[in-house]
Amino acid sequence: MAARHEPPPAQAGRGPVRVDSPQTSPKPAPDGDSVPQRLLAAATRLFADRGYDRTSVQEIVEAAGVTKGALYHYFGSKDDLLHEVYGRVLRLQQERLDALAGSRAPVEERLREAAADVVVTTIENLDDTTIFCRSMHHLGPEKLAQVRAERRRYHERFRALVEEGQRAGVFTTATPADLVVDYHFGSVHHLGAWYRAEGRLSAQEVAGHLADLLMRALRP
Amino acid sequence: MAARHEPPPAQAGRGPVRVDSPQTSPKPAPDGDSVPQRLLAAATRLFADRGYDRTSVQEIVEAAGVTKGALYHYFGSKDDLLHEVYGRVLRLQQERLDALAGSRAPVEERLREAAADVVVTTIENLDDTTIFCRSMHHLGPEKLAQVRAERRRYHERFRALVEEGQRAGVFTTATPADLVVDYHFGSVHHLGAWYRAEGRLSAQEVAGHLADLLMRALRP
Amino acid sequence: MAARHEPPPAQAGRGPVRVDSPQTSPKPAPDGDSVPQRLLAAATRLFADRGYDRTSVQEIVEAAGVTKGALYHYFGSKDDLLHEVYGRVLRLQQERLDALAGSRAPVEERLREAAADVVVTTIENLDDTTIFCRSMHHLGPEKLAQVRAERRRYHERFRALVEEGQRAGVFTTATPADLVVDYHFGSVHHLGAWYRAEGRLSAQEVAGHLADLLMRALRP
Amino acid sequence: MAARHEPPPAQAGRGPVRVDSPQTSPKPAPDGDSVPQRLLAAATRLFADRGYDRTSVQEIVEAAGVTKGALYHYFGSKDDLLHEVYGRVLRLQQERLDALAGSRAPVEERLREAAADVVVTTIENLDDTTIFCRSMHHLGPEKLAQVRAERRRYHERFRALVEEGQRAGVFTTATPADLVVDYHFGSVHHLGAWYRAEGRLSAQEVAGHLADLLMRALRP
DNA sequence: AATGAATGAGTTTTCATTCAT
DNA sequence: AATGAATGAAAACTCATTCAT
Repeated sequence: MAARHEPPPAQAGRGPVRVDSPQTSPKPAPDGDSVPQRLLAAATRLFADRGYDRTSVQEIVEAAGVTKGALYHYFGSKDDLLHEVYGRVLRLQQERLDALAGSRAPVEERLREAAADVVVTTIENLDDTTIFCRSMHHLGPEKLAQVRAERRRYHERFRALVEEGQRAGVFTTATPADLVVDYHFGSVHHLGAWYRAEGRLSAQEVAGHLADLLMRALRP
Repeated sequence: MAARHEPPPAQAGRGPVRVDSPQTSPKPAPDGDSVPQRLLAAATRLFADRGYDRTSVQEIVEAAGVTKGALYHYFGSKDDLLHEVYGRVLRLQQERLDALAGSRAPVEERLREAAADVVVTTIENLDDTTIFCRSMHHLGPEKLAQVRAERRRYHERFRALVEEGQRAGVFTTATPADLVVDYHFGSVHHLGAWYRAEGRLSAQEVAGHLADLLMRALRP
Repeated sequence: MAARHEPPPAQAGRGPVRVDSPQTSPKPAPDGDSVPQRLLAAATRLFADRGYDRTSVQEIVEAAGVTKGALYHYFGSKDDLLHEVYGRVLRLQQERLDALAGSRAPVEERLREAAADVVVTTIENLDDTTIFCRSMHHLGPEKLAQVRAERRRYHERFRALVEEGQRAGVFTTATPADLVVDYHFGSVHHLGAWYRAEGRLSAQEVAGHLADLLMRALRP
Repeated sequence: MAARHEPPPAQAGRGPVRVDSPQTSPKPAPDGDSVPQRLLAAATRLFADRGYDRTSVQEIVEAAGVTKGALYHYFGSKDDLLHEVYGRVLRLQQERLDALAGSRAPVEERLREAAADVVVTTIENLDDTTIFCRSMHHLGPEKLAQVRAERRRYHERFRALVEEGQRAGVFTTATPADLVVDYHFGSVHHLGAWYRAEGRLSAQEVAGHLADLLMRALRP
């Protein structure tokens, strides 16, 4: 069973996510967010911390300050919560990639920007993407298929950029384009394993370096 | 609680792994392997399939053809099994890196070989490394610290190679060496997400491509 | 807790049941029946299908096309719904028995007609009577006592017929009258277990056979 | 999943059931019966009392003086417990019917004995048969199919007796044999609704009366 | 060296009911 | 007359681990 009363999909923009306009929120709630928002936020934090299986529904509802009944009023299952987390970040990244890839700039600039941007948004949503890598296989079969399909669409858009540059002669054809894409996304997915906000490098600096590495690897 | 009768640590060498010399095996067992070996093999397969938390010790012992008592005779806990899986692949890769990095070849050759070799051994032990990425955080604090320390040691050895090349002027210094290492290992850890033995490319071909990408990215 | 706005008790008559006179219906509703009627019909179908405990009030309100609030507006509890189902069929059968038993025909004709008629009305309301047998014990104590009292009244009216025939010498006295009644009603309650509308025999044919069996068993 | 460590099937005889010889019982247990026996007895009593759905496994294990883990060690599910209850009484009644129907007595004697015997064994196992009628539909589809098949086999054996008598001319053919069987078993299933051990009639007396009713109903 | 019965705390999920609107 | 968010208690079932043998 799917989520029953899904909150309207987040108009994911640059800054902090706002799921609902405050004045229409049915019940403003202790700390300003709606119940499904609080649940989603709590779940995201906890899933990233301890992993999906190690997080109990009890812990989620306690962190969100509601009861289990409330959770199951909005989400059909624990699984749904995970799917929602994925959905949010996948939609965000797909939109940004579509915007960047479709610009009129030369292909090497478009790829460089896309490669850097995915690093920045990954770091800005590090919890979500960490969950993504570690817990994707916990989704039930249909949801998993759906997520994989969206993920594939994203990869293919990216690969199309690489191939465009290869045909244009600005990128080497020594390495197949799909391998290049997997190479880059490998390091993106790996960010959660080592990147720390309080570390030496800002998100933009890391993004710049990783994009540089990719672009140099693609020089003919 | 630690394992009580840990099996002798694997003498991981270059060729096919030999966990145990046949004549010391405590009980030849129905299908040729010792009981702890069968348990470890079953656990590895199942952990990679369904994840650590989704695998019950009941399933492990059934797959190994023994009973729970036998498992707890050889391993102190389910946790110990996971730790053992890690230990095997970590020791293997550390040894191989040490051997390659210590050779007399020029640094760019040594790095290239190391970068390719870790891809090959990762693919050859894809179950173990998949488990590694997904389930490392399930280890208890001390074991986790130990694994992380071994992991760090490995990374640092690799980084030292990059830095050596940078000092020698054969690699660019545009990107900090540790970022380079994380970039490469990101894609190594990501292999489990897409590499299929029955796919288009052999392990060696993939390794060659990924090493090429790295070497090109490091050109000054 | 009792129903708050119980719908007017069904004026169960001879022909097709009319629960409500159309002009007083509070709200004609999407498909012609009043809300409490639709709820009762949905509950009857579902209770007969899956049993009382396996039917959630959520399912009932969905089947009736209303919301939970509406159900609790008309019925004090889920229990009340069950009680209402019983009430309807009990009132119906009692009225018909009273009419038949009070006629001026010879006693053996009256008993035969009553025995056949209860079979026909049971088959015509098979859902309700199935629920009756399977779920009666789910009622709370007071409602259960009430239902049992009505049931007993029905049985006693039937038994009186048997005894009248025994006194008149047209029925054997070899078997106590109450046992005879239980024998017959056993098979009536059992109808739900095997009778199928699409089967070989019509309700009237089954009724005729079962009444014949009873009358033959009572021959002196 | 089926019962995992089913106790040896009861050698159901006349008197109190003994599932296991006491001296081989792995752990004699507080009150002399093995754990699975105590669980089955507790479940039977409770299911008959409150119905299957209204009985929680918590109540069963408390009544049996064990923990939930123990229950699930022996039975795969709550469903299995119900199935086991059915199995016991079905096997018992089938065996007795086979024995009686196969004797060399005239058919009217054999049917009379069988009709009376099923009443006696039903009363002697009134809890089990009450559960049977009320809770059969709670079984999962495969188990339900199995129970129905066994039930059908029983009915058909009984029907064959009626048909034999009809062919021999000792029973009337006015009523189809399968209706006769349903008529009789209706009252047998109904016994739980009114028979009380402390009442006026003994099991044998009731059995005699009900068998008489059947035989009289079958006189040509 | 190995068994398997038993534990007990834990899991996710369901549901009748209430209540402010 | 009717909504639907929220509650809180209870449900069935799982599982790593222990221990007498």
